[in-house]
Order: sequence, then C-alpha cells, then structure tokens
Amino acid sequence: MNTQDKAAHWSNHSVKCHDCGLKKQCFPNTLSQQETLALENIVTSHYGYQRNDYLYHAGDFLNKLVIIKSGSAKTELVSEYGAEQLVGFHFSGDLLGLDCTSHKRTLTSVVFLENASVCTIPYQAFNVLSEQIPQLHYEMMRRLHDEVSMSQQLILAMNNHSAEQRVVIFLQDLARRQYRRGLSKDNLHLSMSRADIANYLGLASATVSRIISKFERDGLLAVENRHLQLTNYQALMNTVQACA
Amino acid sequence: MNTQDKAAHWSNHSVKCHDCGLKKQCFPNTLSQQETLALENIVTSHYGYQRNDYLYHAGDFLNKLVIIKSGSAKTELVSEYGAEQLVGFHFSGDLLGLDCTSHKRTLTSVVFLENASVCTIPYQAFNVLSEQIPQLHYEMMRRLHDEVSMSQQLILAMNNHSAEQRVVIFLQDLARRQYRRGLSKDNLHLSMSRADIANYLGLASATVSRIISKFERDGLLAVENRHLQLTNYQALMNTVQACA
DNA sequence: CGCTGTTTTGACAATTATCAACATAGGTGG
DNA sequence: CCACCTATGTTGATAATTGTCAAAACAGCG
Repeated sequence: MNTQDKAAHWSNHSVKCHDCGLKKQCFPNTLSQQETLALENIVTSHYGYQRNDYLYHAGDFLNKLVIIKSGSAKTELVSEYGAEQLVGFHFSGDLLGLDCTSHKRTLTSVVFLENASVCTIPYQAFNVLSEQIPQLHYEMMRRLHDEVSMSQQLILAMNNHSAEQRVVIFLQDLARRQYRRGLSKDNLHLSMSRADIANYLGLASATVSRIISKFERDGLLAVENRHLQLTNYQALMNTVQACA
Repeated sequence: MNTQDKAAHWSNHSVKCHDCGLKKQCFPNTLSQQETLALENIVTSHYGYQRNDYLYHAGDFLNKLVIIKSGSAKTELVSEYGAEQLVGFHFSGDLLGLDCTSHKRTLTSVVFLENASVCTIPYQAFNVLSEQIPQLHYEMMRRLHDEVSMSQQLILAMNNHSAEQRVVIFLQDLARRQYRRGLSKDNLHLSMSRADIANYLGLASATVSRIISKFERDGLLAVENRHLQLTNYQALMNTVQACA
C-alpha cells in the first residue's frame, strides 16, 4: 500500500530563485533582490519524484522546508485508530514541511500525485537567514495561518453543506488556485483520484462519482476521465447556497 | 443574536506573570526569569467578561495577543454563505488572537461561554520583544501549528467516526485538557450548550442529546444538566474503535 | 413565580453509505 | 502492437445513520 521513496532523486543548483518562474508565489515575493540572492544560496532542487512517492512520512525528522516546483501532492493524516484522512492537496508554489518548525517530527505524510519536483531549504539555514530578514518570519506565520484557515474552511464546508455542495466547493477551490497560478479557471485536470476527493470531503467515492455524473447530465461540466471542463462555471458555483 | 461588548472591562497590572498561577502553561514556561520580567511589562489584564460577550469579532483589527486567564470561550467562523461554524473551544492558558499575526483583520470571532478574564499583549510590543528573545518566535510557531493540528484532528474525527464516537472524542479532548490544567479527568463541567457541541462536531443538537442520554442509560456517565461525571472513563473511551 | 432559553424525546424523512457488478483506462509484457 | 491485468471509475439496489420538526419537560434568571 505504502510505496517507499524509490525514485532516483537528484539535486542541482542550476535554477536560481531570481530566475525561477515561481518567484511571484514563493518566498521571494516579499524579498528584495539582494535578499533573494541570500535565499537562493541555501536552496536545493530535487527532481524525479513520481506518483505515489512519499515526500516525507509522518514521524520523519524533516529538517527542511519544501516548495513544490512542479506536480502535485496530498497530505494525509493517520489517526491513532488507523483511519487515514486527507487534509490537503498541494500544487506548484505551495510550501510544505511547516510541521518541522515546531515539532521535531512531522505529524502528516505527503505523497505525490504525479511526476514532481521540489525545492528544499534546510531549516537551520533558514532560521539563520530569518534572523537577518525578519520578513521571513512573517511569511512563515502567514503560511502557517493560511493552513489553519484552510482547515477551518474545510470543516465549515463539511458541516454546513450537502455532498453536492462540497464537491462544488472543492472544484471552486481547485479552480481558484489554478487561476492564481495563471491557468484557466474552467479547465481542470484532476491529479487526484475520486477516492482521494471523497476522503478529503468526508464522502464515499461512489457518491463523488454520482455527483460529477449528475453535473454532467445537468450540463454544468464535461467529464473526460480526470479532466473536467467547467462549461457553465457560474451556474455550477450557484448550486452552493446559504443554509441557516 | 450577537451581543456587543457591553461588559465593563477594566485593566490592571497588579498580577505579574512571574506570580501568575498559569505561568506553567503560558509563554513564561519557556522563558528565563529575566525574560519573564520583560514580558510582564507589556502584559495587561482584563476582567469582567460575561457569557456571550465577544472578545473580538471577525474583521476586527486586533492588534494584540490574548491569553485566557479564567473562564472559557468559543471560536466561530462565518462562511460567505452565512453558515456559522464553531472551530474551537478555549480554556484558561489558551492563546488567542494569532489571526492578527499575519492578516491585519481577524477571520474568526471569539465569544465567551461564561464569566472570564484575560491577559493581552500588544502585538507591536511583542514583536519588539521577540527580536530580543527568539524563543518567543518558536513559541508562536508552535502555537500556530497546534491550531493546524487540532483542526486536522477535528476533520479526521468527523470524517471517520460515527456521531457517537465523535461525542466521545469530544469528551476525551475536554477531559485531557482539563487534566492538563490539573483538574480531574472524569468530572466535566460543560460551559458550552448542546447546540455548540453539535455545531462543532457537525451534528444536530438533538443527536448530541440522544447520545449523551444513551451513555447515561449504558452506565458510562452520569448527567446532571451541564455537569458530566464520567463514571466509567475507560469503557467510554473504548467505544471509539478503529475503522478501515 | 412566571418567562425564556435550553434540553430531552418521539415520529418521520432524507441523505448518503454500503455492497456489488460492470465498465473503462493505463500500464506491462509477450 | 496487441492482449492482458490491475487500478480506477460508474451505476444500481438497498440499508442505515442522522437530520428535521415539533412538543413537552426543565432550568435559570429577573
């Protein structure tokens, strides 16, 4: 069930932060040019991750921050009773590994959903740099709080919306994040399985299938396996309404 | 429905951190004696909060950190569709207001569940102090990450456990936190309503009532209004089992 | 002591899970 | 390049959990 890290990962320093296409969404977005140069000295790139590879396992001594450069991943949490719960999906520009800032060991595992590459920043070196660039502290706080906020939004969605509405909210989130990365809002490639979506939303995978099929029947989107064309974006979003 | 801050709150500096009964659970727990003295210079106490008073509203420019000194509170999140979702309960020693570290405005509201008092730390002054005491930065990170973790645990509980199990998990959480504050594990005073518990757990309040009644019939606990005696703690906890 | 808000309990309905069968896709080896 | 094999996805029939609505009991407060 759980694959080990079997990919041949390798590192280089060839692509520098100031030259990276993601710098607008990454740390450098709040740093001066000089500070960016300081940052890129401690950054390493890693290529060659594949589907089902683990970026890290719950319990690892992860002593670095990780930024997804390309590809996507999911975060999973395993309960003391053995239940597995997905608590997040991640795409290029997303920051992972904040676990290790406060606890020595990670509490969650991160698994890639497709071929991927990342940048890593040794946490020690990052801390040293943060002493010189206080901005980095605030950036970390902001990212951490964004995680709190996203989890709370998920709780809200699950407790106050029907299965159908949850799926729409999920698609809306994907679309918005994709849009922020400069891509189309209504053309979604799902890198995660229906089962992943279902687990994340607290539904059965059969339910997710049925709902997506229904949306297609209703002319709100076109399905072709894991590719969704949101042909009627606004109407789809309108199916989420207030509920006392 | 939403009461304004109508309580006559007043401040003093009489109780200093180094003399406070909560110092073991509060910031000072990682600080030296000297650092604690520096911290207490920027701390203010506020008394006189009452049930249903707001500590702050979503959207406020909250420029301070707050520590609950006595009493309890709940955090609520309101969706863009108007749904209200409780995302946390708070007791003495808990830190609130982390919202304001990254965003100018708070994203949630905090409402007291009973008479309460708090300490506040102006965020500006706290930041200045953090420059001198790096330990404070890590403490903040740890607290923020604890919030992430708690939200994720809640998601896990809701998606993988029945209504009955969710209630047990909730009681377990209360008991553990109360135990950590030096109180009994099996003697719970619920400061929140059944409706609050239900909202938090994603259930109907009638369901929570029914479940607690059933536990009483089964001899697992004794109910007297909002006071629960967990007469058979272990058996109660055992009702939460693994689920594939 | 009455009023208001909370809790309990019942009867019923509805959403969604479960189980199972079938269909499809993507990857692998002949 | 095709055929197989395993993963994943779809759809149907059925069952079960939990929500909804409402009425009655209860508690706390002025």
